[in-house]
Amino acid sequence: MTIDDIARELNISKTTVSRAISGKGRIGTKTREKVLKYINENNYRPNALAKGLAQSRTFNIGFVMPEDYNLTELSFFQNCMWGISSKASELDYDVIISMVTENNISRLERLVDNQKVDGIILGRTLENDPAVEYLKNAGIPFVAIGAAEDKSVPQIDNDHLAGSSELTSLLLKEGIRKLALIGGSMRHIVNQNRLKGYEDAFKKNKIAIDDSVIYTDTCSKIRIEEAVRDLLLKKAECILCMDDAICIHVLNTLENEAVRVPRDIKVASFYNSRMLENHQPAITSLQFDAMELGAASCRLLADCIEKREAANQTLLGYQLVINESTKF
Amino acid sequence: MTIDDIARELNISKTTVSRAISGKGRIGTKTREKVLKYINENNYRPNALAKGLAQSRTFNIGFVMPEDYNLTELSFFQNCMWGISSKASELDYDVIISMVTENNISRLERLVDNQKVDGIILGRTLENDPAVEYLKNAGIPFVAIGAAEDKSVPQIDNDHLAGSSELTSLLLKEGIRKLALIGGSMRHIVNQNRLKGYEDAFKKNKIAIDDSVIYTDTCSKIRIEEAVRDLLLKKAECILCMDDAICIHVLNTLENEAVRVPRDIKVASFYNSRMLENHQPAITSLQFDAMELGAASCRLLADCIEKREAANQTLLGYQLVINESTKF
DNA sequence: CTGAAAGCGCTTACAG
DNA sequence: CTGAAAGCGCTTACAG
Repeated sequence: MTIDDIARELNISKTTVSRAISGKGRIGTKTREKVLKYINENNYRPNALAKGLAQSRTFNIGFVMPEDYNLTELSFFQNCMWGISSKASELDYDVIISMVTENNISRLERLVDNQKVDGIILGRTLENDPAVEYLKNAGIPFVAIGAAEDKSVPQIDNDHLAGSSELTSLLLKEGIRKLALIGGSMRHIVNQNRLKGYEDAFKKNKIAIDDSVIYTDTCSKIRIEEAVRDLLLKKAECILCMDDAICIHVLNTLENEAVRVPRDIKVASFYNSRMLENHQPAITSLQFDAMELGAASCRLLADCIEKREAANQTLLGYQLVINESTKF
Repeated sequence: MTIDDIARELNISKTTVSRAISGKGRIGTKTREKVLKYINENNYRPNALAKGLAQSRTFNIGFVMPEDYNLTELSFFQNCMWGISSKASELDYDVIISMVTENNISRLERLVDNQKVDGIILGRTLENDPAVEYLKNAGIPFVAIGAAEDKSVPQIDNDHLAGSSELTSLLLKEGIRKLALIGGSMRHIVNQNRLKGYEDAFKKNKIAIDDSVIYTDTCSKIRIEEAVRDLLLKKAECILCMDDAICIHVLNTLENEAVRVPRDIKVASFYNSRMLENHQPAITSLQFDAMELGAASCRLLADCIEKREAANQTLLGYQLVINESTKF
């Protein structure tokens, strides 16, 4: 059934039917109701393609997620996607997923070039992000989850900097001095912010940073194990893990070395996924609502697409969850 | 730039341009090459919407995933999605995600009713699945990952039945008799198959099943803990977990009760996600390639959409991975 | 308040 | 081998 069939059946023009459906343009109340009633009874659904072609819109948004995630990021992206998906259907969009790697954004390019989406949500941002570069040139509305270097890019994120700083501060105030940090790839802007938060806390508390207990770009399991053994020799009092993937390897290494948490060494994480939910002892960590973040990013993108005013930069909150793993 | 611009620029008709691009219909080699060259140089990309409208196709497929997954299923669905996404872009489709719950498939209905997809991949199947019911009525091509009751539905799955049976048999042959099973929701057909595989193994080995050590529909953490304590009293020799979410709770409970694996009791899982990768001791389990499964389901759906012959029922393999947790 | 007509950017029978 | 024209199912200035 098309708009044409309805028009014929109701003896009116398709213009009128279209107006009744869209609510745009003047139309008599009775006429509108007649159309709406007919549509309802006959279960008519407009063809999204035709509507899109006429309006130069697809009612799709693209969600770009990395293919090379690790397991903890996974639950982050999944929750994000969930939030995006809910908000999108509320706003009458659908979500097309596009998986990219750090060095290959051809899937994203194809999606945009083929004009299959009205806008893009970038699930993560990198330093010199090729996706950001590409999207700016393509001139398609997009928003970034996570901080983008380019401040003209509409972006939204949890306040990782403040969170990391607060958690670090807390531990410093407990009197911990050999407070080690093991971190992932510095190409990820979020990790840069976490490092910055850590450094800020030392400055704020006027305590000198000991660079020898900071390990960045420690991405592989082996490098993490090495770092942990190093830190044990250096008699670190606490290990801060930049994310949960790192935290899990740290915990496993400590267990293998028969070092007890929190008795022998304390451990905390700058990110808490559901992965550590069941760990014993429970791990002190920051906590973020990825669903909320996803939903907010979707709302922001819709604002961009539909040319409404919107804050260019939004920081969402976090929660500091103190657990067994940092108890004295 | 549209097909019209190209036609004008090259002094040919848009029919010809269209033919050069699609490769359909007779066209002179020189003309085709001229068009292709122009397109390449000017970076023309056809408008997917217009193409779709003309052909009554969207070049989108929908991937339906449950919103109420648990963490281990998560990595399954994610890998599936990855496989689907790769294969889809190879076949020139894009993937729209649609999240549903067991009782609410409105998102899926909206997607289909709005005609935004050419076909659907169901990420999981249930008993009396409302999604299957709906899709059959809607008359849209779809395939199910996992076994559907209705054998007319094109479906594809790993051979969970054979896998569970083989793993169970192996343990029986080791001489284990009090071989307990803790399982999730029996509304999930995959769990029915796992149970069946377990039972088959007993029959094949002519050993009587002890129903008192079989716990099905044990979904909550609390119920799992109860089951484990029960089983310890009953002096079970080994606990088979239907999936990894269960396995993790079983392992945690055992640890709390200071029961050692595999010394005091053995543990194995019918599904291995990346979650247990780092567990010590390593857990004996079946292993499936979810990416491969996703890719295969996508290929199958494309066959259905494009009306090619295709096997209605495909079973993919599995791997039995023997680990520390079942050692004597 | 309502409608005829052009347009969105493609495809495809039909004719030549 | 190539093209004019109709069509896919909507929207939207324009006219009345």
